[in-house]
Amino acid sequence: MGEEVQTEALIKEKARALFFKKGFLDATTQEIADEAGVNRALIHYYFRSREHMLEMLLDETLLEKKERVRNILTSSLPFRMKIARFIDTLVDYGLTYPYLDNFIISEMARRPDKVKLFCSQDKIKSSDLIREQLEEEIAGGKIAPISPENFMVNLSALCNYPLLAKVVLQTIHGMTDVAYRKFLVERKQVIYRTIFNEEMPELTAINEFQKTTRKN
Amino acid sequence: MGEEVQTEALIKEKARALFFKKGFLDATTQEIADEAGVNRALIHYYFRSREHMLEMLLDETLLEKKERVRNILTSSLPFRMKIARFIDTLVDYGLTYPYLDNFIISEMARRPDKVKLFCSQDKIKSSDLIREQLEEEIAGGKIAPISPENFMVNLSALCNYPLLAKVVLQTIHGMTDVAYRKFLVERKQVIYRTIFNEEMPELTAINEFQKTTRKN
DNA sequence: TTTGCGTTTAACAATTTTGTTAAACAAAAA
DNA sequence: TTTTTGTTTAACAAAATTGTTAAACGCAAA
Repeated sequence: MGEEVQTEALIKEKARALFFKKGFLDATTQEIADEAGVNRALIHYYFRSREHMLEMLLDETLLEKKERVRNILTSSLPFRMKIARFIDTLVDYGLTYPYLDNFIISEMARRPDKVKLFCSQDKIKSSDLIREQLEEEIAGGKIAPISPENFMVNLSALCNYPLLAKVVLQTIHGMTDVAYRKFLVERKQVIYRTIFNEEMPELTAINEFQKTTRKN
Repeated sequence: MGEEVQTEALIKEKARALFFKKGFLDATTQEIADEAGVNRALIHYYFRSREHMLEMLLDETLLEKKERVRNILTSSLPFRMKIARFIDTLVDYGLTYPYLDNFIISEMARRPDKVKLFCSQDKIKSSDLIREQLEEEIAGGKIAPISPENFMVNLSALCNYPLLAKVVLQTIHGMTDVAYRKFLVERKQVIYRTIFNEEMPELTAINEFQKTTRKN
């Protein structure tokens, strides 16, 4: 017996890195095989076809990301802490896979039929998950009136756009990869301030809060 | 003699539509030819190669967009009117070419070498064009402190993201193309409110202002 | 040892896509 | 009319890419 699980996992990992980390949106099966140091036919042995493999990768990765977001938005945290967490998670996720959204978007444009399949999986829109809390904030005069849809689009835009436009922004401002990472991390607070016009609470404080309320 | 100019322009126009409007990011030369109703070899006759054609299209379109943005940011308008114009223009441009940024981003990821060429064309960063006015606003306490870079990234993100994520957002919220256009147009005001926490001035008012000041 | 099973490979076939070329064509100039 | 110039086409060649298959390989059980 060879090393089935390891090789299959290795190929997946390398393909993910190629697509989502390095941004080779249209890497060929040969390039994936090279990256994993295996024969090209193995791609077909494990994943049947290139198409099939892509679907698998997208499915898995999207599901994981959605899970994370969902967990945050359905948590019992107060609104502003929830959003702070959301920003933190989304930006960090982007730092791990700088080209993920890029890839998804290109792929979706390529296969509009598949989009419905992917999107229909989540029954509840994330905008619905914050509707009530957002309405409270607005009613309390703590934030200017805005629809949940626009609020979520704003939030996603501010978090995701700098990653989508990574190459362009990085070149314009002459930033190295390290400098760009720093820029993104510091932007977390900028985003929070843009949305709420106040300083973002420390994440450690949020964690503490969560521990305390869980005890009670 | 045939009809050189018309055919060449036709091919360009159809290619632009295919890439930037319909979102066929990797349309083949055959598909472009079909769209324009001409023989595939004509693409090579006029544009030498597919690569060369893409470079040409990107070059032209990017230049035009940059020109528009530059004109707004270097105008003599007061800061907030300037930004209102910026938002209006960027969103409208996006409505004309919903997949333009998408295409640029994919293409840039594909050819990181070309990026420098495109970006180096504009000697002045747009963030530098608003630096002084932004500092005034901040000094006057009219807006929370923020770097020009982050301000511009925020602005671009809020304007461009909904177009980049068009397919996804449209599917999630079950919107037709018409409904999505409406959503985007209405978002202009949402974006302005998100940035400045006040209502956006009417564009007609801005035009009036510009006329008046020009007279003096 | 040899048999069996899952894994891996090399070689092949089919398809798609790009780029080239020579010839047909249309209209203006000689 | 004939020539010339520029435009358009069809047919061909070359390259890249995907998917298939049969054989080799390695390890564990018989």
